[in-house]
Amino acid sequence: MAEKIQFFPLDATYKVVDGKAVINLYGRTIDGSQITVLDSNFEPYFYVIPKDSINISEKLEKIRIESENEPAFVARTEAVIKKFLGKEVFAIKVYTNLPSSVPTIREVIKDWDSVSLTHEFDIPFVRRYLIDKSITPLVLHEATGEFANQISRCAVFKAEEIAQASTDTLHNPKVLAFDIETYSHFDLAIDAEKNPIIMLSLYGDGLKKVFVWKKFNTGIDYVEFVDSESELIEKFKEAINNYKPDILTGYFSDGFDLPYIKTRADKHKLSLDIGLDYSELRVKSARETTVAINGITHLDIFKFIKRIIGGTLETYSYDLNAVASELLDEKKHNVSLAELPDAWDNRHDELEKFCEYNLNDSILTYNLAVKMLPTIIEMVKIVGIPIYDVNRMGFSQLVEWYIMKQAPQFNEIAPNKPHYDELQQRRLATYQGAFVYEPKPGLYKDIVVFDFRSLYPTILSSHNIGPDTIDCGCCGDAAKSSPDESEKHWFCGKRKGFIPILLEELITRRMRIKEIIKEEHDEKFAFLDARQNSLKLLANSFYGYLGFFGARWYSIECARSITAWGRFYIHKVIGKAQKEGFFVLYSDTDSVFLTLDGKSKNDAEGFAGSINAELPGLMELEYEGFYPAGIFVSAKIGPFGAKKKYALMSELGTLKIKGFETVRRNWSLIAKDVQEKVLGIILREHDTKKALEYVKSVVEDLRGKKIAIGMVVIHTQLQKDILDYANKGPHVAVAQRLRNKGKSIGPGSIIKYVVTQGNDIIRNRSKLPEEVKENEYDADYYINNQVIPAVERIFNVIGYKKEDLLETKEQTKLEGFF
DNA sequence: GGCTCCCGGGG
DNA sequence: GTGTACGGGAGCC
Repeated sequence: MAEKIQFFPLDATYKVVDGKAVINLYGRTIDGSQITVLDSNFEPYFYVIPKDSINISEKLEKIRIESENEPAFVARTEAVIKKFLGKEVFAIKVYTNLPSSVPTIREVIKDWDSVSLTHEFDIPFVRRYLIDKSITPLVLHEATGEFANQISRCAVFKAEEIAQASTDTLHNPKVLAFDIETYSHFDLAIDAEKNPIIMLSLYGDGLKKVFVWKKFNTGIDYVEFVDSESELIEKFKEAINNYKPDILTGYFSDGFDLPYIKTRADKHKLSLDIGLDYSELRVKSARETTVAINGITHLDIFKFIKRIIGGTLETYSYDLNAVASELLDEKKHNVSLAELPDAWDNRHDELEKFCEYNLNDSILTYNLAVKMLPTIIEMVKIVGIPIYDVNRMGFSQLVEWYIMKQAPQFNEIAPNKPHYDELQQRRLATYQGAFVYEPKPGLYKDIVVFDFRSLYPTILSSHNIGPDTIDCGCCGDAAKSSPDESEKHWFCGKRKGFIPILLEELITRRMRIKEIIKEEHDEKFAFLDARQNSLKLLANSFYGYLGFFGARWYSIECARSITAWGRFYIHKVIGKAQKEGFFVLYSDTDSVFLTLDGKSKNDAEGFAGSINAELPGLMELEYEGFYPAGIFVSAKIGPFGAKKKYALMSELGTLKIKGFETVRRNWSLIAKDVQEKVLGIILREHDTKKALEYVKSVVEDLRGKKIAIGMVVIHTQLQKDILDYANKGPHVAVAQRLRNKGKSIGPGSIIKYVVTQGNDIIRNRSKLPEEVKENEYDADYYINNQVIPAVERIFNVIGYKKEDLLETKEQTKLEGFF
């Protein structure tokens, strides 16, 4: 008797059982328990396009490749008519015995004389399954079949059929956040081989816990003492098993916490078999380490925030404190982790505050995950890929998989990824980007900002730009050609391309949602807003995708045409603004900054209306805002302002700062400090004299050796062994001397050094901070290579040159020099 | 000017 | 695992 269950799939893997691939869908049932749904009704396949449309099915069906493991063979073939970039093609769908046979067999036949092309041979089996079966993760599905007896941490259901049951979505998955503290000396590399985990915190709905394996007096009830590191790891496993999270989340847990726990578990010969199928946590080390658990979605919330919403944040840095401050208005506890090893060894009464700190990090991580979840969930639903993968994808991949998911509806075969030679060629291809009207550096009043709503997406859609519509056979080059003489391309005027169709769907879906949001401000707001934001992020990435060298649907001609149209429209706005008597201050890509010059805000809004009356399709110029004052920062050299470097002050007095570079740890404190203070003085107080005097005073203090040594120390990490360096930079030379002194210096050590006076190259003048007396540092180096570069661009804006910053206070600036 | 190296996040 | 990984700045040669 067949049974039915309803469940929300979260993630999937596949396993080979008796020579056949079985999909394991992990999820949560409608009544809230974890479940694994098995589906063995899906076969691996890929496409072969034979030369001259000759049917080579018989020959293909005979392929059988023996190996030590299972043989690879063709199970069957099917002749199909598909489309490739809009054109019909005859193809053979080749089904294989196993997923792993697909690349094996493709490798054999790709060079056959009778084979023209092979396609879709590199699509992970699980993704192929989700696409072909139209299964969208997190959406309610109904499975028909029966429960199976199988070793597992949850019920296992063997499905004969799976279909979407409704549009219900798992909006509140069970989230568990965790964080570890390790024993580690701050001057040495983090070393999982050597140093134990000393505490581990967990935070979730109804769970609040810190495990620690040294005892101290405390009244905190969430602290639980254990006897050893291995017991701590056991407790971690047990807690996960009891809590049964859908999502296990950490901050940089792909790169730190989970690999660390894995290394320590290996040391203690403990298995981390926390998968729902008792499988071990899997650490995959490529360029970027990732960690996966079968049945539990590992969410590294840092990665998502940095990759997907980073661009919309103000913060320079993505450390937990900065990100939590901006997104949650919460902070990390202010404790000095450098003191943790000593507290651990000698001062147990101080461990309590570190436990609180440890728990707080889990709380922040949990709150960030919950805050991001609506966006993540919407992205998952739009793209059709599980949370785990969406978490680790960049924009181009999100776009690509969104197109991949939709391609079957258009009967399109996906183009292959470019291979090495092609990739090299594509990397070399350049094209003209956006138009930038460079601002004259300086301070301005009464600034009005307009921008095109989603400029590139609306151009792509309004002009029907895509790899299947470009230079079509049916239209001449007159109707829809690019406005730029250098780009002689046209786009079909009769048939809508499938990429414009897909993009238009995203744009119109977003517009509908924005309309709904305007009307009803209820509890649905958060997820509707997340949804429109996800749609926007994805839509905005299509243009970049077409020009991205790794893309399957790469078309640099399309990308070029889009920017050409972009330049055309922005020029139109600038020209018209000038004609109507506005002063055009600055323009970049899709925005125009005007100053009122006696005109009113109303005049400005009327201006936008007249532009909009002439725009095609979905295109629209929007009024972005009014700013009583603003400052534009200059480029390093030359009379014009730097692109994308400015600060505006709103009517409320808040600052909007764009384009100032991140200051990194291999800068001295004095450089970071001066940059921050100068920005503060100029942007908040608009007092350029004061800023100049401030820098001069710092320069003078450096010359007079009044700046403490601590402020001029530069930190650089050794990446490999000293002997392996071909080029010995300053930090390598210092590391060598440290080693000669008998210190244990290796990859990961942070080398601190101070550049001292002299005429030699820098590395020969770099010394340990403790070797240097207060007056020995090279003031000129710190002035010219640290402090000045940090603020030079800011001062160029307001008419000061590097030399002005270097002038001593006694010298006076030449009046009327310009 | 080209090549090499380091940054990020985590402790 | 039917995939794959970045981009910018500084110092040396």
